[in-house]
Amino acid sequence: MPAKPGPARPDSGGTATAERASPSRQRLAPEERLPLLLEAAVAEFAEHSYAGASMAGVAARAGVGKGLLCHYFPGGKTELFKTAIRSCIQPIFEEAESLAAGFSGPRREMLRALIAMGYGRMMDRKELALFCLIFAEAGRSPELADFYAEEVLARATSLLDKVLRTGVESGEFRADTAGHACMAQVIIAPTIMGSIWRMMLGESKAPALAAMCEAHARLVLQGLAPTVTD
Amino acid sequence: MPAKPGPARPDSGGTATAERASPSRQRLAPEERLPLLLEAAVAEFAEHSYAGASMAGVAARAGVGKGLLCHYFPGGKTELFKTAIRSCIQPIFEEAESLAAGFSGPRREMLRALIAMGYGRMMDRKELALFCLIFAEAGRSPELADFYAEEVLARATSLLDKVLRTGVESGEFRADTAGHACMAQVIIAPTIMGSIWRMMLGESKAPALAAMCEAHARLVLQGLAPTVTD
Amino acid sequence: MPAKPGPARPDSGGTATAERASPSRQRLAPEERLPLLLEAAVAEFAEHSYAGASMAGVAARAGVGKGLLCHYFPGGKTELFKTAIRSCIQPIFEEAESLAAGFSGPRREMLRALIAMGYGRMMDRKELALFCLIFAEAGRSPELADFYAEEVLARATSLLDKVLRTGVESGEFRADTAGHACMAQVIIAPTIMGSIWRMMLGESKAPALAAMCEAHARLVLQGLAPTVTD
Amino acid sequence: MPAKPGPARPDSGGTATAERASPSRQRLAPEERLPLLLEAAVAEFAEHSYAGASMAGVAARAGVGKGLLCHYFPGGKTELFKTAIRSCIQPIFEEAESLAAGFSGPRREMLRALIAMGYGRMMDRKELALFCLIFAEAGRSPELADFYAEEVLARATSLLDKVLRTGVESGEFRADTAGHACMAQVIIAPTIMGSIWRMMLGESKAPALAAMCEAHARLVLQGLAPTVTD
DNA sequence: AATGAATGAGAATTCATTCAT
DNA sequence: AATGAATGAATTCTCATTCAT
Repeated sequence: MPAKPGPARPDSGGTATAERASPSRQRLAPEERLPLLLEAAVAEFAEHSYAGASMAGVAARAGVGKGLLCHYFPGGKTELFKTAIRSCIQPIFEEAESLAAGFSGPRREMLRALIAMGYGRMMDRKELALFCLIFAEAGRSPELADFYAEEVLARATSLLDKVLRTGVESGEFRADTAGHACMAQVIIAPTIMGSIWRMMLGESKAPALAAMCEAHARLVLQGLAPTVTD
Repeated sequence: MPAKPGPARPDSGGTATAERASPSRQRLAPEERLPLLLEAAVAEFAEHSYAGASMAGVAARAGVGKGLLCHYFPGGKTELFKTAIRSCIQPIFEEAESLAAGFSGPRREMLRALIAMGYGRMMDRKELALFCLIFAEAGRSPELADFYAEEVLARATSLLDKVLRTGVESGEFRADTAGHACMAQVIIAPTIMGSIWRMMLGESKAPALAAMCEAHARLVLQGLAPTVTD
Repeated sequence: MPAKPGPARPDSGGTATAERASPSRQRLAPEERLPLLLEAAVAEFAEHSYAGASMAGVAARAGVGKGLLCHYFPGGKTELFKTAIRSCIQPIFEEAESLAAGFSGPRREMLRALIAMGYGRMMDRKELALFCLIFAEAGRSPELADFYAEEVLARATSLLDKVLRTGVESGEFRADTAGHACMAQVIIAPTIMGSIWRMMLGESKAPALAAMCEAHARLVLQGLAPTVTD
Repeated sequence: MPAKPGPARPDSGGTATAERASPSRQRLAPEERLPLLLEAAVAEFAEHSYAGASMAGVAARAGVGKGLLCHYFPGGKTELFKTAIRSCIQPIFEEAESLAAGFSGPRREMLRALIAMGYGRMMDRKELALFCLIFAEAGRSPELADFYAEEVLARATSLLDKVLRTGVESGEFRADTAGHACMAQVIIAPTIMGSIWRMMLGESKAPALAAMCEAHARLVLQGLAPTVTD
């Protein structure tokens, strides 16, 4: 059975087009246009969730026609969503990894700095919202789940694991820390939940950022510290 | 001899008209029907997220006509969603609160038991998925956000705060524990994240439940324990 | 990645519907509605070809909403097209086969009657047009090609082959007729081409029906007749 | 690190701006470009039918930009279609007419040769497909219908009529042949149907070419032959 | 209480065409 | 001569909801 929908009637009349004024037709190089489209997509998805977001809404935010969006993302909404998510998450890890790479002081302080950075990053509601969307959508998209597992969770855990390992070696952290397989996941979990709560409940109702950061750092550092009797 | 003569034609074997004896038209009392509808709704929302779920899908799962669903939930999809979520979350808290009420041993053990209960609850993917949906939807529904803030987060933290307070009083936990406003939130965060990861990534790729529970309990109990020098 | 498009925004407002008057909402039993839909589809496809036809056009012709069409043909345009085609072709064969079954005279006359019936059937431009659409679409739809091969071509040739065979047996037709594998196809071809021309060119420009029928019958009967020297 | 940074980005390896040295931008003279465009159009139309074919598809097949196609065919898809069809049909008639012009033997043999030529021509699926498209589209394009009536059907019939007339004069064909207005149409019809079946059903399922040709020639030559009693 | 035929707004996507470069 | 970014109308299809039965 023929597939392509095909819009126009074959021959009849044929006027359909002509004299359409171009209201704002701004021609941009793809390198310039792409970030604008992604920014619009982030805002739209953040506001309406995945299924509720509309391509038309994204296009309108970006000030372009719907067609252009399809031109840039032939994979449709799906592809747009993935690309938008990637574009949000990338910079967070770049910051965290460069912080870790450039840090030379004691591991206690490094861990404290990484935790603080996590809470300090929770500023932009839009990016936060998009980040949280992964949780709702990954269950339906194996591809997204894989992306999260590999590009987010594994990346964060491996960063943290290295800190823990070197801290144990230097005697700053308890020797049995390394024996717990999911310690890194437990340690970052409150940061992520903090993001989620902040996004869900807004600044006024969510647990205060500074207080969470303080309690989090305290619990973790005390929990990892070697005891005298140890 | 069209292949599919009409739309779903479940049974209409009968003659031209008359005798509308509908074999599957099962008349149920509202008290019996309601739970069936909610169960179907939970499954549908879990599978398709809020916006992607369809009323027809829920009705089909429940084995009823669309009309009946609208009859039971005149507020439409929105109302159905809220009711379904409430029906999922209720039992979790009932269990946690009854556990807390009946516990008489040391606070350390009670905290450990509560943490373990949290991980033990993460069994049903469907309920888990619905639980995670709140994160994605609350941003758009103030009512849902309020529900979460009051019926979930506040309820959980107040439960935990009581444990911490009495533990400090009994000398089991560090004296400065109570000074940290968000300690309870930090403590439950890994449990919730554990649910989320499990839901997102599935049993095979998510951090192992037992390992997380073990690391979590260890970190928390050590982090709260009074030090010799304290 | 989530699949369902999902239309509405989750919670906001929620007025969307209500007070929509029903202008003409006529409830019909599927057995009554279906033929109306098919008739409309035949007309639309005949006028616009497959790709050019629109579901909205069919719905409008039938005086129903677009939704109902999708309700009856969940397979979409594809399914509608196939069903419409079947509904057009069925009666032609029923007529031909009942004519053949009830005919008891000499095979010459039976053959002449069948040819005449073919030309006599070419009355309805719409059905004719739909019939011709198979030619254009079968190349892209193996399923349609199979349908044509089995339900149309094979059925017609087997009908004709039987006439030829019995005619040879009775001595009315040349003994070597049966030796030509595609004689039946060659014999019906002008009838089909006649339909095509009539559909393409209209009554005024197409070869005259009566003349074609006359020339066709003459050529075939003379071509099959045993010669004296045979 | 988006997977697909922008839309097709053929080569733009260069720096931000400047140096628009396009490697593939091949400048061709119109006489050279035109046949390439038409060949691409034939392939695209053959594969997707009229309404289903896309200008972008044609441009891509030809390896040019969409703009150039519009430049060559300002009349749009309609014009492109007509031109492509003409370019396909032209050579067939040139061959048939030159065959007829150069033939000097008996009319029987000439007729047999013309029939054989028709079947011999049915080799290229693409051209065949385009040829069959006329049937589907002519109903909607009076211009196309006129083209077919005059440039195809009339041309073929007049060629054949001449053969029949001279054959009657030479005594090779029955005297009453000329009295039948549509004899020529009836005679060529099986050839055209053979093309259509071949195109629709493919080589494997369509009636065998050689068998049809043989049966066709036999029926026609016997049908036209004067009988002893004539 | 229960059904499902019917609706129509709105979603994604495609496409011929224009025009700045 | 040639390109491809940009447009926006048109198309298919979905879906929450209503209401006659």
